[in-house]
Amino acid sequence: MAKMSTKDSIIDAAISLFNIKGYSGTSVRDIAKKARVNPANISYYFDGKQGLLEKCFIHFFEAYLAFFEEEVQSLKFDRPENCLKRAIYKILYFQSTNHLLARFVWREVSIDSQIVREITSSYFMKERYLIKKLIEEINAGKVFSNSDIHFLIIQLRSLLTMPFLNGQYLREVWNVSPHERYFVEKYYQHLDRWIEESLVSRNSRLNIPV
Amino acid sequence: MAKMSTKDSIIDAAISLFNIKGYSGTSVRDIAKKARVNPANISYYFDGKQGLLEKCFIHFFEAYLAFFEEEVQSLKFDRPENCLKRAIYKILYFQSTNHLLARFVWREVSIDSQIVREITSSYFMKERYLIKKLIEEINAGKVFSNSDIHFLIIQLRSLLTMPFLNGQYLREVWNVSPHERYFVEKYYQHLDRWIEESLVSRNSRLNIPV
Amino acid sequence: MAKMSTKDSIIDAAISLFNIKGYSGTSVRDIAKKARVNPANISYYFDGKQGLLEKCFIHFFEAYLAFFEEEVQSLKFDRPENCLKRAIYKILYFQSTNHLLARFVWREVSIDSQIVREITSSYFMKERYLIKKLIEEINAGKVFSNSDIHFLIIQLRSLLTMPFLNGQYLREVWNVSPHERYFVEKYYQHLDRWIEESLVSRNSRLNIPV
Amino acid sequence: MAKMSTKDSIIDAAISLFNIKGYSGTSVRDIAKKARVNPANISYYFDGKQGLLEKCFIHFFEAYLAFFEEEVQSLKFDRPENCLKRAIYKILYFQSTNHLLARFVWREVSIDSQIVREITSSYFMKERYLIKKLIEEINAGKVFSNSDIHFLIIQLRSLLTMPFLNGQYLREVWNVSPHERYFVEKYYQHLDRWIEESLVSRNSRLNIPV
DNA sequence: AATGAATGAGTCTTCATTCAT
DNA sequence: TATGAATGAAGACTCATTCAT
Repeated sequence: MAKMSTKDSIIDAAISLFNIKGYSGTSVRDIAKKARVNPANISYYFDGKQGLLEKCFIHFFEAYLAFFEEEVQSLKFDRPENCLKRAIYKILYFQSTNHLLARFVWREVSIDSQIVREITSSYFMKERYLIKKLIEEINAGKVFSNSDIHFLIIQLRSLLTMPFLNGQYLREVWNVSPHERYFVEKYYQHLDRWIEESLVSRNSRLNIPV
Repeated sequence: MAKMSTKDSIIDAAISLFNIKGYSGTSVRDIAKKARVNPANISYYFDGKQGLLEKCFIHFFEAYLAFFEEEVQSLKFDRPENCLKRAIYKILYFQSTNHLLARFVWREVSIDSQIVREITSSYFMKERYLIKKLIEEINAGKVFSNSDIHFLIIQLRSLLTMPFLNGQYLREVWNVSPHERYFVEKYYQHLDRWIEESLVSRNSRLNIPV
Repeated sequence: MAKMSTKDSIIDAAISLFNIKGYSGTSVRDIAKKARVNPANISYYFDGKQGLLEKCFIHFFEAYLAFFEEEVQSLKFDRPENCLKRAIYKILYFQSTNHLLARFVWREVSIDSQIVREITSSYFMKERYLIKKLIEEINAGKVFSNSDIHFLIIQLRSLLTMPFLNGQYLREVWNVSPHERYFVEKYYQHLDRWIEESLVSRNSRLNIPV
Repeated sequence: MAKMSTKDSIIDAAISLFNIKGYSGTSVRDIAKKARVNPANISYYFDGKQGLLEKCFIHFFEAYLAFFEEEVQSLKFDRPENCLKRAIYKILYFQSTNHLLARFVWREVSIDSQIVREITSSYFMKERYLIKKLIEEINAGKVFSNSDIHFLIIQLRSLLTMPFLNGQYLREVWNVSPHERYFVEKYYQHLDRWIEESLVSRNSRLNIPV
């Protein structure tokens, strides 16, 4: 097995530990020990513990938003519900393969600290814009009020993040852990149906009467 | 204004700070300073920082589960969908008036530390049991598969907690903060409709053909 | 069983704990808990932790020196070697029945702190004077040089204290603990012989040739 | 004067302070201040205050037992009483040059704490074995009973440690402090004689009647 | 006589980081 | 690129004691 670079092994160890003990609860010494490197390297490569946090956040959100963006681009070529579904599937899959990072990020994001807000605010703005775009495209017939759409955004978002935040709970209810391959398939089926029933069919039912 | 007892002012300060900076990120000195008491009192009254955490958790979950329990009792006297709706309304209201505590608890719960698991495991078991009871009662006609029910549980739970975890996001999408009185009313309306559409009507539509 | 007075139960608990954990290693809270009284009582009755220490020291040394003093008085009526032997026996017995206190005092005395020195210096002066008196009386014939006498004093003293200081060691070598009744008898026999051989017989052998 | 290493200056300061104020009575801050180093170094180098204690104990007992061991080896080449005498002389000398350490160790050893017992138990077992070996070799003629030998062991041990435990007392009786060069010579003479009279001559007197 | 609340100073340890190498 | 030594600040907690009751 190829030896990981110092930098990468630090990131790996950090994600794992941030997850288990939270950001503040993790010390650079812990990270360094787990990564089998000298603690000084963390300051050296990431300009301190906070730099490491930012690296993780940026890595996660760049990928996360890219999936939405791709599918907003696809709106030109495909039906909007398909685009939304593909985005959802990709994001579930991405989070499943990076479930430690996902959980850590979604949790830490709920802290109202200034650092976090500085990093995330622009990502969130973009996220809202993209989700709205996708949903509104489906809702071209104007069935939904603005308030409805906002509720749908919130609902969609909570469905996308919740399994990763409360992995343990999910496992106990469903006997599937969010990092298992099978989880994505199973969970996606429900989301697919949810989109059909909450967005598409309701639209078509009411909108295209003849 | 009546001076709060030392004990209460510590709890208040703790909830507020745990919220802003997370449990690990908050120091007992911070708490003591905000509560304007001597740091030693925290060990004196709560047997250390961790004891304070447990106090918060227990207080929250006891109340949270009481609402579900009440309405499971009410199943004898009222239609199940009404019971579920009342439970949801009460819980939203409780969380709204204790939004700092709610956010902090739901976040910290996502950390897989042993302490947290020890405190929460029995609560979560009870929670699952109660929610399932309520949903299954509505689903007496057996329209839903087990997998469906489990998905509904997850969905319901995420809808109940999400606004408090991501208050900032919510505010930006909806212009309402989860601690405002108005939020509960507005958000509840959507949940009410969600129950009707996802649980009740689907049931009745298919179940009572005439 | 009669309930002990608050004061006495504090002293009892203190001796026991000072013994196990040393004076500095014992907290007033520990003492209070063991004595089942309120910590404030220790300041109330003994004027603080140090007062408790002094009480213990004084109690021990007053008794300890009384035995020597008695037998120095007896020199008028009995042969000096008998007086010394009786003193030794009484002191062994006293220490055996108060072995916790004895051990604690002899240990703490070896700390060069000012407090200890203030309390003990006058006692030690008196002790030296009394032991010397007893030995010199036996040595009336001037067999021993001054240096010899001083060595004998040191030797005697170490024989008197050592079993209580190193109780554990003694138990392992001899299978007797210093607080057992049997120990006093056994150990005294050796000391008796030691006096005979080191002091008395040597004296008589050389001194009374005719 | 060459600057001592951080590690060594910590040990030096620790021995000195443990001596004056006892182990529990000494704070790491005191040690650090006296050693003119940062308090954190104590945890860094010795894994905490207790680690420092263990270091001191181990250092002392390893040396202490080495002297006995050497002379048990010498039994093959020299008369046993000479071996015992050399061991005693070396140990006196070692303790005299490390009188602070010696006093501290012998005192702290009398505390029945678990830590102390864990460290010392194996040393004490070895010590007993070696002393017994030396004395029994002298007593080849079987003059002494087992009980006698055990008493001699206790007596010898108390003679070896007592001057260092009660240095102040010694000084007042003898006008010599245990760390002065002269003390070793003077005290050794008495011990030499004690061996002759208590072990050797008694043996020969009774044993080789003609 | 006895106590529970409260305190400020002090406990040991760990923190993230720096710096010479 | 990588490290071991070293540090000042901060961590949670315990201390002996006081005081109103």
